[in-house]
Amino acid sequence: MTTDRRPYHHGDLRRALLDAAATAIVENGASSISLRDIARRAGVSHAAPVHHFGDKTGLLTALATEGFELLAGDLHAASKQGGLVDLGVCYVRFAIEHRAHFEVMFRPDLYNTDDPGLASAGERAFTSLTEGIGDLGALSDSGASAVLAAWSLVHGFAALWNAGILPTELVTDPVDGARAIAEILTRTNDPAETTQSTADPSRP
Amino acid sequence: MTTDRRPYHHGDLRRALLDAAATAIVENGASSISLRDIARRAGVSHAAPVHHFGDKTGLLTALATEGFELLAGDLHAASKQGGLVDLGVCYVRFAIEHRAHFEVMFRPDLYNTDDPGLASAGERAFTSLTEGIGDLGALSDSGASAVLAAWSLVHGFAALWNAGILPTELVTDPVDGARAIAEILTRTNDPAETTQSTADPSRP
DNA sequence: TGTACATCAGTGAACGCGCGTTCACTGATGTAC
DNA sequence: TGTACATCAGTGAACGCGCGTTCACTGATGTAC
Repeated sequence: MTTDRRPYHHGDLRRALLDAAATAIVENGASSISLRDIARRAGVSHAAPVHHFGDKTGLLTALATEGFELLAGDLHAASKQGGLVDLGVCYVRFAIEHRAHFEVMFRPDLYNTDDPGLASAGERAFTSLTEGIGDLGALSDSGASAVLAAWSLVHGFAALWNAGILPTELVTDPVDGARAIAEILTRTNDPAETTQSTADPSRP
Repeated sequence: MTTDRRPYHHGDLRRALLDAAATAIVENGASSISLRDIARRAGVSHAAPVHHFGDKTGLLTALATEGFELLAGDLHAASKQGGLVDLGVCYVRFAIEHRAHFEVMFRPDLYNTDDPGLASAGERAFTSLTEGIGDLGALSDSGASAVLAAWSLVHGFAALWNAGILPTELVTDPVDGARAIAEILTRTNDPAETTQSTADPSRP
């Protein structure tokens, strides 16, 4: 009989709160979340989150940190396995699949920039991105501008897509769209890299 | 003596409220504004904004509409006077100079998408952008992808810059940065368009 | 194996605050005659 | 030029609400002996 009762201790409330926060952010936007709502979603008293994150900023800092870690890992893997186009597609895919993380990561006014864990995760993600572009570097231009162009391209696409701005005349499938624009950018600089991508030979 | 007293009627409170909102958004972000704070900034009672905008969504809808109108005008002018690079620089310049408008415009969850004035202003801006890219079209690719690439590029750059994400190793002056990446994109497809821009002959 | 105790995780009542919205109002402006 | 009246713009008091934060607490877990 006592078995089915919700235990006093949650088990992994920290994880559950982060997940609940991500869901809430996808539904209502990052800046309209409240700790009370997140606690409610996790089925826990409204004061419980304080125990794990201190305050709302703490929670968002944790979420952003997790996001940068995930992104760093994904980008690193993509740069090992594919070409520059695949790296760009990976960035966009991350933004779509981890929409809440992505939103928070790029709104530094929402979290604590001084947090050491966050800073190092952020640097790791940045390094994965720049090294990936550099190593695969089909871009003829000088380093900084090439990184800037590639990053801006995929970031802008992801932001516009997630905001729901892009009309269907321009894109239907975001991954196809991302691939198309990444190919335009790489084609500019190295025709050899262009037509086929390393990863997906099934494409027309 | 009576001359120096603040008049009961403001004169152009609607304008003043929009300006106050823009300032508040630049300071605190678009989603943490409150009508009461905006009224306070405009030096007016907290119930006054209701008279002009109905509610917070109404005010943000008005701000977004104004933003789309301004952007449409700027882009149209730029596409008449300069090349594709100048069009991109114009977009970025708009985002920086009208930071609050830009932020709101691309967060459709904040305003009323059904508003007819907003919709038509949005379409005008979109048309200015796509026609500009099409007319100047140095991009060899099929229409949709070219528009998508150009838009994503400048939008991503603007978003990253405004969020304060870009490290100084990558960019110092945003207009220079925008010009550099726009040139990378155009160089890909039409070498003739590339090196010199129509507008600024003083560049090295 | 058993007991005592420290530590940790989560509770629920209480607080004060700023917010959006409503309301009857008042001051100013413009227009008809 | 003067008066009456309708309309408009802004006021300020009042309401109820959800929020973040604090607090003394209690239930569960782990460890020392």
